[in-house]
Amino acid sequence: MTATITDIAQRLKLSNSTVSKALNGYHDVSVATRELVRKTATELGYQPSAAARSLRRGRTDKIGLFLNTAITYVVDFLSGVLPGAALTAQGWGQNLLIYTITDNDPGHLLKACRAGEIDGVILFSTHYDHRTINALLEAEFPFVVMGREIADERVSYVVPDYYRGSVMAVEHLLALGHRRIAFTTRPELGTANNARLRGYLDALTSAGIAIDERLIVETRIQPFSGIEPTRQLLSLKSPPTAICAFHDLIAMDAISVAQEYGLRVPDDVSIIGFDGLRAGLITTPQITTLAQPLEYIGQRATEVVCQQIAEPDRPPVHEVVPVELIVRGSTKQYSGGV
Amino acid sequence: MTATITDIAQRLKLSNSTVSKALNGYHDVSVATRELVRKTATELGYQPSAAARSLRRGRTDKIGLFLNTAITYVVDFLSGVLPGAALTAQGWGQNLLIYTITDNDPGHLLKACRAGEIDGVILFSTHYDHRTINALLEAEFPFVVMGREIADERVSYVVPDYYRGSVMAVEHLLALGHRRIAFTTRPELGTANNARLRGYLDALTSAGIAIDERLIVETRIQPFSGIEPTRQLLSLKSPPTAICAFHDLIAMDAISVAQEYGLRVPDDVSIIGFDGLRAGLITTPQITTLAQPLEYIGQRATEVVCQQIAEPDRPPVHEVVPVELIVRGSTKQYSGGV
DNA sequence: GAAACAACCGAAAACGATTTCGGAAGATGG
DNA sequence: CCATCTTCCGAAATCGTTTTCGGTTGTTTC
Repeated sequence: MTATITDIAQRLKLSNSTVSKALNGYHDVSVATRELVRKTATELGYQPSAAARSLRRGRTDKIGLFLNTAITYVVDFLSGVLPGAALTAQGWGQNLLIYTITDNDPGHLLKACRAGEIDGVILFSTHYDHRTINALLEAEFPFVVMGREIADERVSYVVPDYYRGSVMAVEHLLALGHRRIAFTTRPELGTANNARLRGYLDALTSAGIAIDERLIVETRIQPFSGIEPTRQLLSLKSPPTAICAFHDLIAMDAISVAQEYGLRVPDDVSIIGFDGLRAGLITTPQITTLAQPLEYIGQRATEVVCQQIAEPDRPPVHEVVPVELIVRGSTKQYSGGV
Repeated sequence: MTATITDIAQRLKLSNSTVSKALNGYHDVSVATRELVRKTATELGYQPSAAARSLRRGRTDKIGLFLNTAITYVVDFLSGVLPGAALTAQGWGQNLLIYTITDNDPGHLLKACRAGEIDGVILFSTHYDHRTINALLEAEFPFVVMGREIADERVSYVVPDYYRGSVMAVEHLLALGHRRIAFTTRPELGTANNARLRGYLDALTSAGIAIDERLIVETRIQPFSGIEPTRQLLSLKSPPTAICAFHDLIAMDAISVAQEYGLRVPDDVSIIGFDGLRAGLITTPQITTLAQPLEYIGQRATEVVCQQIAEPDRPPVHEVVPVELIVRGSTKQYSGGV
């Protein structure tokens, strides 16, 4: 099929060892033959066999980013994260591969690691699985979690500052005069979500506003899953004047439900999202949101795992990156009576 | 590190060969030892080395889907395509990997193929590159192009029916009484785009309507890149009563420009998109669009490349999958005087 | 002029699996 | 009882690299 190292050796009447050393720039071989070898290598379109090389060297120079294809919205996150991650990996001489996990085969990740397909793992928030993480720790396999804070000291993560994000969102709404501020949260337990909820609660209480449990609703993060919870909120006897959604997709649903209820956004109800999605720009009105520096997150996560591959004994990294409030059209000064 | 086949052999006082055969289900080994081997294999958490196995067998059971991270909108496409592709690959015993191409390293794909990292390639529309495709053909490497029709007979592709899509869009607008129908097209040359344009032209001419060159404008497919071209259209002395955008993103831009010009959508101007994006649901009005069966496209493309891996001599597949007109709120009966 | 030293190159052993081929038992058949 | 056939297992080659360890030359040093 493709040319091997032996082909070059035979054509040049050299040994395999010399060719290999020439290609890898050892000082063990004269410049003349080195050049000669390199020339014929490109001539023959030689590309070292990944399998053979990885077998011998014991590493692959590949890191795997795992994502569950069943979860649709991860792709939004992914698109932001990918450029930073891919470029950084390249800078470290690593190859970034995206592995698709399906629900049918949860062991995929571990298998890939144990089979030596990759040298490191970037774990997407949503695949948080206790057993997986423990297995990786056990095997001392380099990995980093992206987008979710993990309670275990030993695991590295890079995560946006969800807590501050919530606080900023609520403070923004408070500054606009809102007092009845609703919050959507995810049913699953998880630190990320808790951080968001904590931020909401803290911001309200430190402003001296009592928590109204009815203003906190649960929703999953699927297309249209924000519809029903928003209806629930807007059907209250005293509905909120502002809604703090934990994701732009939910905010979009909220906007459409508001319209359904004959409410104008932002005149009658303010809505704020989270994620800074590009899609938030094309709604009417555009969504006020908290933008995560996705590209930076991708870059840092990759860096962390590459460092861990290079120096396995490094201490774990816990990085919380700041988010930014982007005020657009979906929030406005509260105009109703107090 | 992890257990090898030799570890199992030594522990059981068997030879490597026997262990290997036991694990691979050869009839060459008694049921008793087979069970024994399997039990200890799982006990030791054995996972065959991907490198060693691939080196010996000459295949990897992996196929690579390549996408350029620099292009933002491919991710919209990807999210739709991925579930189908991943599941299908699994069904064929293949592993779907996503490779990120960066602009820095255009040769990445060829390198991965020649290094034997993967057995097949799914090429994303946007990475159409003559040299790459020719190199793959030359090497007789199994691959399929997804989302773009390729002129070369020898290359397999799975592509939505852009031509029929355009025809359906125009016919829909014609049926609503529109006669001045504008069309946005991409500056790059490419069969997909030509098919769209051809559909537009054919539908109009077969309805006996003369083509007005001023109603055909070019635009790239980036956030907000549809703004300027739409302004151009609506500034005409006799502006179009309907706009046929080649992507939902462009349609969104068109809607906002229409509002900027004080025109109501769909009352004053009808707008139709392409892609069936979810985002098209949250605009006001919701966008009438032509939906591609993305999941099916992902599934079929994967199937095709898997078949080609299994039987290299199969004839190439050229599949054009039908699209579906989804009438939503952005198109309406033409109300102006004729 | 012998000894030490570079500078180059090659033989061979890995890496961990798969697969071919043959051999040693035991079972079967005539 | 010998020949033939199964059944089960192991030795060894192989995939394409990398890397260690010597072995040639030719050159320098005292």
